Amino acid sequence: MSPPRRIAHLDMDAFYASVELLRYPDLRGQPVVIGGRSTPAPRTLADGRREYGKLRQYAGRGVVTTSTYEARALGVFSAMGMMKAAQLAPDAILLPADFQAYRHYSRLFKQAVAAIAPRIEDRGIDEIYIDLTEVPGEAAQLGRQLKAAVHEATGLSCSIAISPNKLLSKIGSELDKPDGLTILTHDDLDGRIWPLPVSKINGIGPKANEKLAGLGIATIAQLASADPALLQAHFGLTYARWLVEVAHGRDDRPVVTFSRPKSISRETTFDRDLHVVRDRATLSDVFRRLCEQVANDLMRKQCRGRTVGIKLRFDDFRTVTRDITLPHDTADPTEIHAAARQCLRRVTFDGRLRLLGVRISSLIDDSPASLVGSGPARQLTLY
DNA sequence: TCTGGGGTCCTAGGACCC
DNA sequence: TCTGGGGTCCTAGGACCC
Repeated sequence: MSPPRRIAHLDMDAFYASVELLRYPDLRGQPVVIGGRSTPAPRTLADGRREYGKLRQYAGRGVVTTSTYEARALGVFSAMGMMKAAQLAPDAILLPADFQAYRHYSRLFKQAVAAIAPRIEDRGIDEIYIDLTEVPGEAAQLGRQLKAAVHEATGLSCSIAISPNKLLSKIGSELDKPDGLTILTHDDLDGRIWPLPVSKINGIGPKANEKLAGLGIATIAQLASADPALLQAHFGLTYARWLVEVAHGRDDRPVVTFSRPKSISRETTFDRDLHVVRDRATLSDVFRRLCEQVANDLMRKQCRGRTVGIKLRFDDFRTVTRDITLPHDTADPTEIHAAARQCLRRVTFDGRLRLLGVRISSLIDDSPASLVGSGPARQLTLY
């Protein structure tokens, strides 16, 4: 009989914004928004002081990438349109995103955690699951140790929850943010989990949330006591069963410490919607560049792919995809470009183009290590 | 003035094969 | 002639997540 699992979820607090505050400590305590498509970096004046852009100066497309807690208090959140954000918080400081810096700090915090607990599942640039089952020590003590190590390595705070599974830990890490440490057991289910809205469950998004609301199900407690037959009638057997399981805090998914990429893509939204005929030259250039970028990414990741696809978004936000599977795998930009062009021919163009993207999937590992069968190339995707 | 860019997973129909 | 059943691959779209 294996010991009960002990799974942590670690989430960096307002990660990108906090990295920016390390660089610009004078902005601490102010509403700061990161994002925009062509946001200029702050200027350093002759006397050494810095001049920051304001959100009200922004014009055009783009969304908020993230914001500080002070900006969130004004109603500005990730994925919000920039112009709407500017209405809500015109005087907030605006900074451009610097993903190189964020990847650097991502590596630092993940390495710090790995030195304590090596079984880590990457969930993106700013969060991870950690399997602590085999790590000696009491849960709260381990949590404090992990937080201290992350702070030592990065100067940043994070929030951690430790529970018997990924589902509960993911919910729990938000309960005491920022700089939180939450320990949950199954006994906390009705006290701490059931009162929460169903949307706090990872996997219940806007659509499912709306549908549940229509059935009078708003909280996880209501979901737990819902009639399974009713759920099945509205969501299908598989999803209904999953809903019942998660409402009762049950989740036996393992912490996955290694995975191979399944697809690689590049896409771009234009500053203005482009006309297929009038802007043909621009579109061709962008299209070719996207193919080259995908080929480059394949080379860097030492992969080849067999299914090449395109993605188009029209001015009315309709999204269309086409793909084609080649007889052999490739990483060659010319070949990818030719395949992507074949896909383009199958699209009916009605309306201007807002977005263009190129994707490759059915990936195979092309690294030298894969040929000699020397096992996984790496344990952690270091962003 | 709406709505980024990078992903994963699921569904569903049709082709095709045995 | 009135017509199977299963498996896998391919393609398109959509929900969801960070």
